[in-house]
Parts: sequence; structure tokens; C-alpha cells
Amino acid sequence: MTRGDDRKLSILENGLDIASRLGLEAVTIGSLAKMANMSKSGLFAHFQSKENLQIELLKYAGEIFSRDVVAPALAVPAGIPRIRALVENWIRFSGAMTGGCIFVTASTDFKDRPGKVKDFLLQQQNAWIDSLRRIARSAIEAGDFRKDADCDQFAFELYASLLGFHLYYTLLDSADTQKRQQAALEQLLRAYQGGPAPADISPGAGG
Amino acid sequence: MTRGDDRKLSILENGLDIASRLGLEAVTIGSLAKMANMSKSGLFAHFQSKENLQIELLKYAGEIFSRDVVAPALAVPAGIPRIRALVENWIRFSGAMTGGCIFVTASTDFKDRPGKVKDFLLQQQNAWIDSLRRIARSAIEAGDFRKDADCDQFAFELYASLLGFHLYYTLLDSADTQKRQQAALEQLLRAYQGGPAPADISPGAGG
DNA sequence: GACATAAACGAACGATCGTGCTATTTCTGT
DNA sequence: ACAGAAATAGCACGATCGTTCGTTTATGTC
Repeated sequence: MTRGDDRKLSILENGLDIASRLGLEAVTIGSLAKMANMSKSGLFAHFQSKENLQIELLKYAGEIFSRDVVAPALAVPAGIPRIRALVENWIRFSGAMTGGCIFVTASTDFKDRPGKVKDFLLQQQNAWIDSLRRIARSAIEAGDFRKDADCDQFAFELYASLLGFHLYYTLLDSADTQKRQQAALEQLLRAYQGGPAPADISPGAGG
Repeated sequence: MTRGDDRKLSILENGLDIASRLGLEAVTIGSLAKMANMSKSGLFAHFQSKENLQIELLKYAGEIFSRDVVAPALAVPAGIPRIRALVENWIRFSGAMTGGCIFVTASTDFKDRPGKVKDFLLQQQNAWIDSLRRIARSAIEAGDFRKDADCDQFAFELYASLLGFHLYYTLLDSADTQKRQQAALEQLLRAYQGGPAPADISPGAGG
């Protein structure tokens, strides 16, 4: 009961590492077996298919994500402090894996691979974006954001800044990536805080 | 001379489609051969290795990118109009391929695959970010951005918003993705336009 | 028409992929 | 100590991977 579960857990741990680095599709039965010093078929028996392995991998990562990123942020007072905590946790989560956030990697990996894995991933991503939305909502209620702030828009922009951080951090590793992300966050918070949006720039004024 | 070049071009075209959808690593000699109705070895002869094929793919995509995204934007008056043009072109380029922008896909695909391909891709990405930086610089000189605007920071935030668009567009396909990106762009332009940055939010006021 | 050059082919290679089937070992509860 | 269950191993399969080699077909030049 627990014997096999321990084994399975360490397999998933290895899988997480590969998935974050090379992508969820690159998590191979053979490589995992080699890592765990066991036979392919022995390892395979734990999961019933590669598809299932990938889903369990996402599920496992999702539990860690909820525990280490979302939940602790919800323990922080609503509003801007909570948002800061969420971002900090996300970046820590991202830095804990060799190849960065597994969900970002998996998202580009599976965006055009229809099936159960993509379905599951999509559901996770929607839940994540919904968390962002709800946290923005609670920031309004806490009085940190202005009443008419667009929560969906905030979720988009915050996630975008994290994706920017992720690419800078994993591909180019410029030294001041974290500063860039922090500055972007400050600007974002500023924009959602003040009074109603400033006068328009008139995009089509000249054409 | 031209006979083989035509063939090679259509092969690259197919490769671009696969790369944008499934990733640059998923561009397989066999699948390309099947697409082109020719033998694996016949196709392979055009390139001398898979690594080389991947690099030629990036190079080809880079030429298209320069021609269709960067160059036309530089023909638009410097400043905010040029920035708008660049973004429009980027989104059009991204939408022209089934799986979105090949560089975004390739970036997450090769971030942890050291070698010539990653080196080449990295150089392209740095060039792209440099373009963003220079366009911000010219916006300052045109008087559209404030004098002390941080061009590197602008490049980061603009690229981040595009990455956000890309994920929303390719994975989740929510209907209003383009509106989100546009709104983010407007907010970004507003932030770099006005006087010096507003008073701080005091990030650590409470801890 | 002979000849050089380039393009494409067919077959094979060793390796790895995911996945079955059948032992065999190892643990667990009594 | 022993039965039953759970975990692992061994082996094989068809498929596909990138790559090599030798040969054939097409193209252009004299």
C-alpha cells in the first residue's frame, strides 16, 4: 500500500523534472525506468498508459501548486498583499523545478495535441486564471483596487507578466529578470488602483 | 538549382506548420517525407542532419518574421504608431501559423536543450528583444514616451503581453483574447507616456 | 548522344518508443 | 509459516526515430 506509493511518488518527482525541462511529451517510460533503476514494464504497471502517466503528473503538480502557491496566498489578507504573495509563491514554485513551471511548458507542448491530457491541462489553466480573477475581485472588495477594475483583464495581464518572467528566466537568463517582473507588477498594481482609467490615447487619431 | 530549392522551400513550409503546432523537436524526417510524398533519405539529403534542418527552419521563419513583422513596422513613423504596427504585425504573423508563433513554441521547447539549435534561437530572441528596445528608444526620441522611460522594461512588458496573448490564443481560445491584448497595450502605452512614475505603493509597508 | 551533376530512392542499421503477456520476486496479514 | 496480493522483472512486438550507403533517375552541358 505505502510501499508502492512511495515508489510512485519518486517516479512522479523524476517525471516532473523532465516535464519541466523537456516538456510533458518528452517524459518517456524508458527514461523514467532508468532513473528509478527498474524495468520499463515494472514502471509501466504503476500507470496504465503514457497518457495516464502524463495526467497523473499534471495532477501531482497541481496538488503541489495548490499547496505551495494558491493556498498560502489565500492565507494572506485580501488585496494587494495577497497579490504580492501569490506572485512570490508562483516564482518560487517556478524556480523550484529545473525547467521552470511545468504548466507553462506543458501548455505550449499540448496546445495542439487534443486528448485527455490537453483537456485536463486546460481545466487546470482555467482554474488558475479563475484564481487570479477571484484574487482581483477580493482586492476590489478590500478597497485596494478601484470599483470598476476589470478582473479578467487583470488576470490576463498578471499572468502575462509571469509568462514574460518565465521566458526570460528559462531561455535567456538575464540577471535582472526578477527586477523586470517586479517592476511590471508594481506598474500593474498602480494601474488598477487609481481612479478610472485616464483619458484615451485615441489609437486611430491619425489613421 | 531552382528545382531543388522549390522542393526545399515547400518542405520548410510543412516543417514550419509542424513546428508551430507540436514543437521544433517534433519536426520529424519521416513525417516531413510523408507530407512531401518522398522518401526519408531523399528528404534527408536536403539537410545534413536533423539539427541542421531545425536551424534552417528557424532561419526561414526568421526571414519571414523580419519581412512581415519588423520591417513594415519600421516603415511606420517612429513612436506609438510604430509600436501599434509592430504588435499588429506580430499578431498577424502568429495567427498565420496553425500553432501560433513558432518562436514562442520553440523557446519553451529548447530552453533546456543545449546545442546549436538553442544557440541560434537564443540569438534570434535577443535580436527580437533588441528590436523592441530600439522601438521604445525611438518612441522617446519622437516625444511619445517620457524621457526617462526604461526601454528594457518596456521590451519586457510588451513581449510579456504578447506571450499572454499567445497562450490565451493557442491553448484556451477565449473569444476576447485580442481585446485583452489590446487593452494591455493601451495601458502599457499610457504608463510610458505620462510624466515620471507616480508615487510608490510602498510594497513593504506592512511586512 | 556522351557525360557530369544533382536529386530522389530503397533498404538497412541500431536505438528507442509505448505496450502487451507471462513469470517471479517481494511484501502483508493472519 | 503460509496464502494471497502487490510489485517488479523479462521478453517480445510493431512502429518510428535519425542516419548511412549504394543505386537509380532526372537535368543540363558539350
